[in-house]
This record gives sequence, structure tokens and C-alpha cells, in this order.
Amino acid sequence: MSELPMTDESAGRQAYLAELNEAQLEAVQALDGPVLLLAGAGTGKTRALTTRLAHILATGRVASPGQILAVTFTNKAAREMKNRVAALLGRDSVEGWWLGTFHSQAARILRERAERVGLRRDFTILDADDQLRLLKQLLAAENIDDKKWPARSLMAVIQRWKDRGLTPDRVSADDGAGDLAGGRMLGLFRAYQERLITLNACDFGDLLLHNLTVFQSDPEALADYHRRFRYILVDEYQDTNVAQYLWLRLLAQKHHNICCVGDDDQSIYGWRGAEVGNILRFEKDFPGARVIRLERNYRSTGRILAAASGLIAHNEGRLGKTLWTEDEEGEKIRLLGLWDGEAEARVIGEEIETLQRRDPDLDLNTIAILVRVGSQTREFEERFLTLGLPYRVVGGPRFYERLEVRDALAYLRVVHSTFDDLAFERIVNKPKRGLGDATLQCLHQAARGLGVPLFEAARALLGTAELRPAARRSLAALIEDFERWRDLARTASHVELTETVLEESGYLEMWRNDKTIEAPGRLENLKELVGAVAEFDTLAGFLEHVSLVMEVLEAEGGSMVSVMTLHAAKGLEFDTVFLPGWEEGLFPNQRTLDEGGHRALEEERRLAYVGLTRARKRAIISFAANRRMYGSWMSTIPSRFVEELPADQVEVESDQGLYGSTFSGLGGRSHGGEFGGGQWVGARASPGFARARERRQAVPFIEVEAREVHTLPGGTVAVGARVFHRKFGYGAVRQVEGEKLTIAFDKAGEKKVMASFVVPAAEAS
DNA sequence: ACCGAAAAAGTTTTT
DNA sequence: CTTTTTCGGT
Repeated sequence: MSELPMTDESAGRQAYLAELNEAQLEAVQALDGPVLLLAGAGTGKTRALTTRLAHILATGRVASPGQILAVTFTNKAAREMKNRVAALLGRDSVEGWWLGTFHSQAARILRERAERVGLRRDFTILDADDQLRLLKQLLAAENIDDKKWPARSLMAVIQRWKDRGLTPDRVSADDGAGDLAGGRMLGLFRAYQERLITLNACDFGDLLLHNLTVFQSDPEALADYHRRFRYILVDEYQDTNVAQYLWLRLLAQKHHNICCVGDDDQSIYGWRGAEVGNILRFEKDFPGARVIRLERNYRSTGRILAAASGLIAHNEGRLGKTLWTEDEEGEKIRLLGLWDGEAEARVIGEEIETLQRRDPDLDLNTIAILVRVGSQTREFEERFLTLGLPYRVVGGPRFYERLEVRDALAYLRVVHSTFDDLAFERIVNKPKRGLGDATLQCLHQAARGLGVPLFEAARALLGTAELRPAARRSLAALIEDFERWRDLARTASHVELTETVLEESGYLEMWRNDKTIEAPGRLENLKELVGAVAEFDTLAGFLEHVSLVMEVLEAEGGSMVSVMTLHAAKGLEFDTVFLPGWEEGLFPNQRTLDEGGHRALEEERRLAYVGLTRARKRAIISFAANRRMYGSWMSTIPSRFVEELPADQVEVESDQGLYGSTFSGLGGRSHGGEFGGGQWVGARASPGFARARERRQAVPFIEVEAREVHTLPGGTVAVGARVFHRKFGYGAVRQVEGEKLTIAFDKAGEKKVMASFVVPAAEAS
């Protein structure tokens, strides 16, 4: 950008402004005072936001980029914004700017002000697992029956309080505590908070909560941040909770230069404390606010937009927007009615192959399958594996949540902080050192008596006769190890430290000696962890990253279909979107409905809206008549959302004579409506089903050709054989069930694959 | 203290 | 159905 401050007029001639439409331009140029940008799906929201940020800099309104605070909701959105801002400004990085998730920015502030809330600067951020273990300990100490009051649900209560910006002393008596945990819920909350301070730790909610305490109890500190942040940008405002809202309001109350971007129709995090009310109330909260609507959609065809708009119109209490597009009408939304989840996965696989046949250069990255719950991804994985169709599951099991990685991190945490009892407990007997329950109980007692962390208590106990000689010797060795590692931390690089700790602790050795098939994969993960450590300047920096960003960036892996939850898909777009599992109970989700009633139903509907509006060219919705849940079969009926779609935008293709009057509003093109009187009945033997089968088989299968190419020479498949798979690499055959092999892959873990997709290991090289 | 078997629980969604 | 937790025997 230019060195010289520009007036709005000269900046108006900047190239980056020329590409904006009228509403976007208004959003970019209305720099001063509060602005609410109501941006519908696909209306160029991120472009407006990033350009606005560039424009603040270009017009010389701030002396340095550090005077702009820009917050997003997810790490993914933060990354996207960083990249786009950098690209727009022609820089290679925006490192050090105040641009990130609410939680990461709040953590940064809290590091500067930790003492104010009784924490040390090097406090640890606990993950969900640690939180739960901590609460369980408290339940045990307070003699609260965790059968009757599961720690998980009590934890949720605490989290909801924190989401609302409430500390224990601010929770009012009538505030939901009721008879929870035998009426001792509030006391439990207080004990939990006290324990966190003792541990020099905080949880996710505390990052925001402690910030609020700092701002409210220390006017000097708040004034300092007012001096620092002259402009505030907020993405996905509809997803903010009360604590985040208060945080923003405190930070913006001096300059009022706050711009919130959001779409009330895409609010899908109510279950996590998000308040749609924040966005609905904006004009009241920030007097004189300008409201700008972005309504021109650049993403989807007319039909997709019409279907999505028709669906979301069933919600009440919307701010209301009219999305429009100059794009063509496009294809109708297709609705597939199928027998069960397996058939659904098979048909979607076939649809993708049809698309591939139609366009041999098709980039699979333009295709996504968006599901309601993570467990739905399995059926697709299994099917795509047999088809040899490349896919990626976005947001699947996370690297930092794996057992071995968490153990390794616990070692590092203990090295880094003597206060981290949770980490200490986790690794004290891993590998086995003969320090079991009895020893640990003794340690806890001593720690409580002396008022010191477990690590210190351990040191103190060594001088007494309380422990049995064997345990004492073992514990002494461990303490000595940690002291040596802490010395090493001062001199050696943190990579070297990590390697040394893992090696000398015997942790690596433990996995090397482990004969289970997971062991090699776990060692591989530990190696990867060391690689991740190497990317950070300091151990503290690495640990902070791990706790705030649980995910690991996956390498771009070429052309692959994406499978992910609807939540994970927000903000993304694809040419073709498959939306399976539109069944009552699954979507809308029964559990959600039970908890949240009508409010929750509307949120589910918004989730459907989000799913549909991810599609650029085509959307294919499907539902199954039968679905397996924890091993038992459930018969299901189509989601009410199916009926809420405008009939003239939808084409129904139900193969099975299972399509009935329940959603006659759609005017069917059923292939077998005469069976079962249009009810969801049917058996595998029914004529409708048999006919559906026939019809299926008439479609040529691509995998037939593939199978001939890859077939393993007959008879060579045996348990124990080494094989190679083009996606998972090398592995050993564990089990053979006809054509289905269970293979323990060296890197990918255990998978079921068809014999036709592996070759003997020797031949592959 | 440790190991295995048996029982129970769990599936929303994420920082 | 899978994964985690609990229990009882050594």
C-alpha cells in the first residue's frame, strides 16, 4: 500500500475498489461508526471484510496494522482472512496482526494481564478432556453421584454460564442451578474455578471470561486496549455468545468503529451458547449504526437460491433478506429416496462416477458430501474405498486428540510448568513405573495438605517413609528426570528437548515394545509431533498453538471428494453438493429437538439452509427409509425439511415404491408409487425393491473395470501377508472375509478394503 | 499393580 | 456396533 495517507476520494480510485458492487463498496467505505453488514450466503462477505481492512490501512486511518482488531469464529475463517488480506496487500504474511479467532485473541490479551485474575503469565489452556477429568475429580471429592449427574452434562452447564459471561458470583440463585448435582451446582462451579486457578490453568470459556474481568475491574487496562484498537472487524457475528458480545462492546465503547458481518439465517451454533439475539439487537446496542445488506449472490444458480430461500422462509424472527442472482436458473434440486444408508452411499458414489464420465477432467475438489453428524461419514468412506474414489474427511479425528500425542504433550507440559497436575497425573505411570492408584492417592493427600502442586508434593514425599521403597525409588527417578529436562530446556532447542524427553522417559520404548497393530502408527504420529514442534520458535508457542488450534493442516492431496459435517462446511462452496440423511430424527436431529424445542428446530432449518447454499451448480438431497443406529435398525421417514422445499424447484427420484403421500406436496416422479399405498413399507423381497435392484444394475459400474486391473493373484491373500494400497500405502493383512480384507496399514491404521484394491507388497516396488 | 474380560455407555455440531 | 469404563482375579 501507499506510504502516504489517502483521502477517501483518491482511495476511491484504487483498483481493489473497482471490483466491488454498490453494496460492497458502501460496506468498505463506511469506515467510521458502527456498521452491521448483513451478508447473505455467497454475497462476497469475506471480500467486503478484507477489502474494508485494506481500505482502513490505505486511507491512513491507523498508524499501524496493529490498531485493527479482526476476529473470526473458527480457525479456518481466520486463516482464510489472513490469506486474503495478505494477497490483497501484496504481503507474504500478516503475522503479528490482531487477526484471529475470538479465543486466540482473548488468550493473547490474557497473557498480558494474567496476574489480574490470579493466573501466571504461563497459564495452560485445558482441552475438553482435561476439563472433564478435573470436574470428575471434584464430583468424587464432593461425593456427588456421577451416575445420576454425569460430569459431561454438568460441564455443559458450567460452559453455558461462561458463554453468558457469568462468573460464580454473578450466577443468580434462580439461574438454572435448581436441583442439578443435588442443588450443589453453583458450589461446584465455584470449586471448579478455584481449582483452575490453583492449577494455573483456564478453559476455553475462561479466555473470554477473564478478559471481561480484566476490562471491568481495571479501567486502565481497558483504556490501554482502547488506545490500541481503533477499528474492530467481526466475522460471523450471528455466532457470537454473550461473553463475546460483551467483550466486543467493552472494546468498542471508546471509538465505536466496529463492523460486524453476519447472517442471521446462518446462525448454527446456538448449542454452544451463540445468541442470534446479538445480531437482531445490533442497532439498539450500537446507536447510530448503519445497516448494509449484501443481497446479490455470486455463488449459486437461481433454483438453488429459490429452494434455499423457500426453506428458510419457514423460520420466524428473521431480519429478512432477499437474495438474488444474475446466474442462470440451472438444474432442479434432486431428491433421492433410498432403501438404507448403504444404498445412499452407493447411489451417491454412482452419481459422482456419472459426473466423472460426463467430464473426464472433473476436479473432485468441487464435490462435497455434507452430513448432519460425523458418524454418517463412515458409510461413505467404506463405499468410496471399494470404489477407489479419492475422498477426504474434513475435521475427522484430530491429531492432537490422539492418545499418544496427548501423552507426549503431557510430558512437555510438566516440563514447562510444575503446576500442571493434570498432565503430571496423566504420565506419572506411562510407561508403567509401578506408580499406581495407591501412590497417586498418597500424592494427592500430600499435595492438598501442603497446598502445593502434585510435582512438589512428590518431591516432599521422597524425604519421608510414607511410600513403599519401590515406589519411592521409582518416583525419585522420575522427579530427577524432569529436573534434568528442565535444565535442558534452558540450553537445548525445544525440538531436541522433545526428542530427549520422549526417549529418556521410556515413552517411545513403550510403543516400540507394544505388539498391537496400532503401535507403528502411534510411533509415526509421535514423529510427526516432533515435526510440528519444529515449526514453532518456542515450546510455549507450540503448546499455545496446540490448545487453541486442535486441527492440523492437511496437505493438499490432489483431486478428492470432501466429506464433512454441515457445521464444518460453513463458509465453503462446491459445484456439486450432496446432502444425505434428510430424515426425521437425524436431520432435524431428535436429540437437539428434545433439548431446544422450537428454537432448535429453527437452528436445524438454518443448518439445512447453510448446506443448500454451499452449492454452486447442483444440490442432491437424499433420505433413506432405514438406518442403522448403534447396531439396531430404525425405520425412518423423510425430514420435514423435504416437504418445505418449494415443489417447483425439486425433482423427485424415488426408486423403490416407497415414496408416498407424506410429501405429496412435491408432486412426485416416483418410479414405484403403486406399492405399499405410498407408505414407507417394504422388504427386501418386495417387487419394488427387486425392481430397484434391477434398475441399479443396468447402470454400468466403473469399478468393474478397475477391479480387473488391480486384482490380486488368486489365493495369495493370506492373513499376515504384506500388501500395498494406492491410498493407504503398505500394511499387513489381518483378516480375510471373502473379498473383504481387514488390513493394518503402517500409516493409516486399520481399514477394511476390497481385495481388488491391494497388491502384494513385493510387486508394488 | 497389572492384566484381561465383561459390562456399559455413547453420537450432534467446535473454540 | 464400537469405544470406554469397571470389575475381579492373579
